Amino acid sequence: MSPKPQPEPQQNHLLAALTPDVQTRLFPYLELVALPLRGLLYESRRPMRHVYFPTDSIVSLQYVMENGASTAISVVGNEGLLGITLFMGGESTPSRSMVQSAGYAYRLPRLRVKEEFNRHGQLLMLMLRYTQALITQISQTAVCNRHHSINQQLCRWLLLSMDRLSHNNLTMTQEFIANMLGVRREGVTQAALKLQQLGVISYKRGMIKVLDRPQLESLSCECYSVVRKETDVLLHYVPQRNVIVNPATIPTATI
Amino acid sequence: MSPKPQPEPQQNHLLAALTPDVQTRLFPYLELVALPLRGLLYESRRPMRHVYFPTDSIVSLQYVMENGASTAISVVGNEGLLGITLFMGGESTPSRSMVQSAGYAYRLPRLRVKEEFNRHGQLLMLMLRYTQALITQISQTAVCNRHHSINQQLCRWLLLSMDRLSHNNLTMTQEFIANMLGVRREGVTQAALKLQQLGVISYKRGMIKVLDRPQLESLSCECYSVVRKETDVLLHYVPQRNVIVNPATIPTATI
DNA sequence: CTCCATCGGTACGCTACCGCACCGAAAAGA
DNA sequence: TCTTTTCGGTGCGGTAGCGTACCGATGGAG
Repeated sequence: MSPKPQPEPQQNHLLAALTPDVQTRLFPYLELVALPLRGLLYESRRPMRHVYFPTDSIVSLQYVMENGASTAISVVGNEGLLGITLFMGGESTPSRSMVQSAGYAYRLPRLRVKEEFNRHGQLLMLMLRYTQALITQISQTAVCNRHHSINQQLCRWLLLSMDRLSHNNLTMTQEFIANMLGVRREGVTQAALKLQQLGVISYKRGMIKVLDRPQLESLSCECYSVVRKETDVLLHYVPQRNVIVNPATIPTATI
Repeated sequence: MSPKPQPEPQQNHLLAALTPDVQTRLFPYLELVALPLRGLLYESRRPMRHVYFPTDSIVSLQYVMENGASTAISVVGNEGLLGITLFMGGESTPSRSMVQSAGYAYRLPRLRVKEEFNRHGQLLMLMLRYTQALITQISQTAVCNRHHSINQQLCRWLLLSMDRLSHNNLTMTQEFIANMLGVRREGVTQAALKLQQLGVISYKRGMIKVLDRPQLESLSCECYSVVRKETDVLLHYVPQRNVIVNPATIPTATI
């Protein structure tokens, strides 16, 4: 086997957008960590210790209700960061962060973030713009939950996830998607079957392959494109392609 | 009639939390404006010119879909401000802001906000903490839209609105509430009828009187208390009581 | 005082989604 | 290899909320 590339901090678009001087100051403090599928970066109402910058992983913000049911309120990949609360002034949030697609992330200790924040420089502005994009995504999730069918929401979800990956293969069971959307597993089964019959995706025991992305977009509700456009404007973010994933002897992130 | 008091900037909790030196610097630039019922402070994707600090008015952030249906994603009263985008780095948002309860607000021109923002002082920190609280509210709206009945959501909505008023009388038609919740008017009628039969509220042509707030809280879903607690922690916000509303010869806010 | 728009209450069929239960195929473990 | 677990597909009754249509009461405008 040929050696696989290490994840670079620059795979994260926020880190990449920093000017060299800020990078040289900041990067020495970055720690590369592996994010295992379904791992928790933050638990509800627990103090956060780091800010995470995903390179090739996807993490979902989700709220777990008293009765155990859950709903994802947003998705974060290499376009963003986790732990905005730390620079917004809080210590924790009512929601938790679960790894939705395994991969890597660089993390920065809380103190280091606050220090950099107090310089009121580039990183601060970037983080705030990203926060604004995140607000848009959460808002649109609220709208979508109210008005759109499971079918449409599944499309939106697949698209949001795909934008944060370098390939067309999503690894998630229907049960998992159901938990994210906050619907029944059977509901996802039905929706996924329709998409398969239309030749848009193929589903095989936790492996989804997207075959026809344009059609997937046309089947989705407006919510996807609203979020996408707003993110573009705020962050000049264009989803990546062809980034290689790699295994390595890298510590695994825990809460 | 005895003369009625002018709205004071301090009725807005964010403005009130500023130290005297910041207040003396900032308050001269505040402009008092009247917010008429159903007035629009911002329209979707239009540039914003001011940041608004409500004193006794309530404004809703809502998203209007392509087909015209709408959903409110949050409520803002004297605990907060409108126009967070302006200091987060954007110029506009996909959502609009509609006055849900007439009253007054102080507003600050965009430039003045950015100037104060660049001082990186108290106002910045306050605004960021408030933004964090707002994110919580939007997130919880997403959860609520997914999992809870119209009944529960109506309770949540009434409570959120009440917290931002000084009295028990809400002026909103069922049609209006339906637009805010993103449901049918008839759905609100049914839910409101139940609440009336339980003696929790009385409804009379657009006038709601809350008769039994404790019961209203127990009929609401957890979403209300989650938002409330989080707001308390972040802003030490305790809803006001007994603030007097006043009429005056004050300019009306337009977009 | 009369008229008319607004507001809220009612009825009915429909559909999307839920809860539950069951089942076979595929993968993982022993 | 055999067993166990995981995953996704199916069926069925129940129901919350939708779209539509209608209608009486209220209160403001003239």
